[in-house]
Amino acid sequence: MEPGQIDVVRRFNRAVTRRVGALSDEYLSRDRSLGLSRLLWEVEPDGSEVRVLRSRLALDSGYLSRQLRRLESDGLVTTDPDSDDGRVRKVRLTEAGVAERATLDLASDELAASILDPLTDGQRGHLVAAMTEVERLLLASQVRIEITDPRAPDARYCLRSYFEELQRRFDTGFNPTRSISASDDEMTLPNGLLLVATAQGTPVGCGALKLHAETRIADVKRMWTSPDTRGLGLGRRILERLADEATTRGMQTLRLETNRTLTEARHLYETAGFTQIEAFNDEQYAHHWFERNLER
Amino acid sequence: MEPGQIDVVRRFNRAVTRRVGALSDEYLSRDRSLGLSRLLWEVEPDGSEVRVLRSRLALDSGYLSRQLRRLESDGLVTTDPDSDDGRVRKVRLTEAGVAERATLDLASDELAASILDPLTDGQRGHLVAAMTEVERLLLASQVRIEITDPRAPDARYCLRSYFEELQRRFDTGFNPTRSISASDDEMTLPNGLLLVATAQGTPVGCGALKLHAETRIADVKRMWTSPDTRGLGLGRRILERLADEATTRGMQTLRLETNRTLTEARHLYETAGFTQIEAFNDEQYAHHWFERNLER
DNA sequence: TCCATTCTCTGACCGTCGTCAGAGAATGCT
DNA sequence: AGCATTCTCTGACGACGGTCAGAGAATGGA
Repeated sequence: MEPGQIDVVRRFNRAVTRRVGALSDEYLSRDRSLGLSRLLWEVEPDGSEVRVLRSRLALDSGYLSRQLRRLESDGLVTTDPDSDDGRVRKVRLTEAGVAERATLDLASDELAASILDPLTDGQRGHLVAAMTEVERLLLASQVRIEITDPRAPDARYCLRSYFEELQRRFDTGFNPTRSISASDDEMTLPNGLLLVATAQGTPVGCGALKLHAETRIADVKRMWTSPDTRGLGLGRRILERLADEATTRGMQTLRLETNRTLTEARHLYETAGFTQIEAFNDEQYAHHWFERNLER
Repeated sequence: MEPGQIDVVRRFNRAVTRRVGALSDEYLSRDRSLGLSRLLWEVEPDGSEVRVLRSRLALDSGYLSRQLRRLESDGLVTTDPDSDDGRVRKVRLTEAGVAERATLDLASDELAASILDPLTDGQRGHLVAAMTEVERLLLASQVRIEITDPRAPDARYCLRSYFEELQRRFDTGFNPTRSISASDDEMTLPNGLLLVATAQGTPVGCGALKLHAETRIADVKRMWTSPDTRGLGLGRRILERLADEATTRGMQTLRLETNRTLTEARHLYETAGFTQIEAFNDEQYAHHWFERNLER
């Protein structure tokens, strides 16, 4: 990393958090305190469970409870026991609460407008483009990749999304039972592993290995990235991490097969040290087979 | 303004203030509270006056006083009466205070690195470029232009900077007494006016008008922008604001003269509706004379 | 010399944020 | 049925951010 880059990021942090941050506090806390506004903002239109709010805002249960009482006494929300589980309580916006949220919405628009207004059209375009880029790359920098149990909820979500996407994109549709397996057991150490990438706690991608100790070959399976994080180099990061994990577990070769409709995946493999080889299995959904040597 | 732009700015505000903001709070408030860290940060190495700190951080005098006592009891600063004015007190960092600031500095670097680290080289370059752009344009959007008394400190600063720059840039140097005047009186209504542009309270540019009621001609004088805000379209904004002010005061024509070494100024005038005309005065430092019709 | 002003500090106060301990109700498991 | 667990709430407390009023010392101008 070049040293000047750190200075740029430092200056950016300082400038933006102080200026935009202070401004948004001013705009969003018309009369209500900032914490209350934020809470009001997080309540889903069709009701949120208290425990969900608590974990999302990372609040103490006692504190949150008091905040809710305050919003209730202002007539902005109601909380009733959940119909399924009597311990859980559900928070709903009242009519007044919906109205209050709309004014918050408006204030947020005004804040944005107050930044854009003084600029020329051209400057606005540049600013918006640069902001989009910063946001995208900040998101990318917050992605964490961890070995995850394939039975965990985040892993389940990724695998389900993966199958759904194949079903959509393959000419023939996709039926997992007719494809070569990668069962939960096969994706659990020591048989293999599953990497799940998360950003801000939400899963955004995955990739798995099936390890074959005898042949020292690892199969790459279940490579998937969520549509909103495409273009952030996330697939490449997962792939490199898979290669690392395979290497440290004594593998010599990575192998994988892919479908012709997944062009961006094929491009990734071709530029990540893989070479196309003869079919090494009879996966019926595959048109291309790749291999990469892990030794250097 | 396009509606989509507001959404981008809103998302950006939300994303950056929450993520970077929360992170920097975490990094910068190791054990000390955030307010104290910020205060420590603002103390100049060779001592700051209490009143300067108060105005810069916009703190209540009582509150600041207590904060200082706290830093004192931690052994990080000392406050002694100023030698010139016994009412004023000066805050100085102790050795421990300097050390503490260095650790804050380090924490700030770490925060920046934690954002850059997970990215590829290419992504880092893009992020840094986009952050620079956002910072520049946010600065531009915070510039306010106001009619200012030429005797006010901000105005004095701009005019002095203007003269210094001419002295530096003209082939012949610049001697105000040998140039056509624009005295304080001539830049005060109803004779004329001075616009001063400020960003975050610091002056960054100026421009003046001399109004001639009989001929309905206004002379543009003292056009200057600070070196760190060049390229933000600030000169153009000042010029357009001068045109507005002249129009609302019944003027029909803007006139100005400029030196051949000020190429960026000449380009500005040429693209802002001015046309070059014959010399209309004997300004000895001028090589080009321009005019713009204010009526449409 | 007198008086208004400037500057800093202390005392008193309030609301917000955040934490801890524990009570009470509902649930799930054995 | 018994018991551990989950979820929410109340009470109590403390640190922090922020404001107001006024005291006390120093200053500058009439």
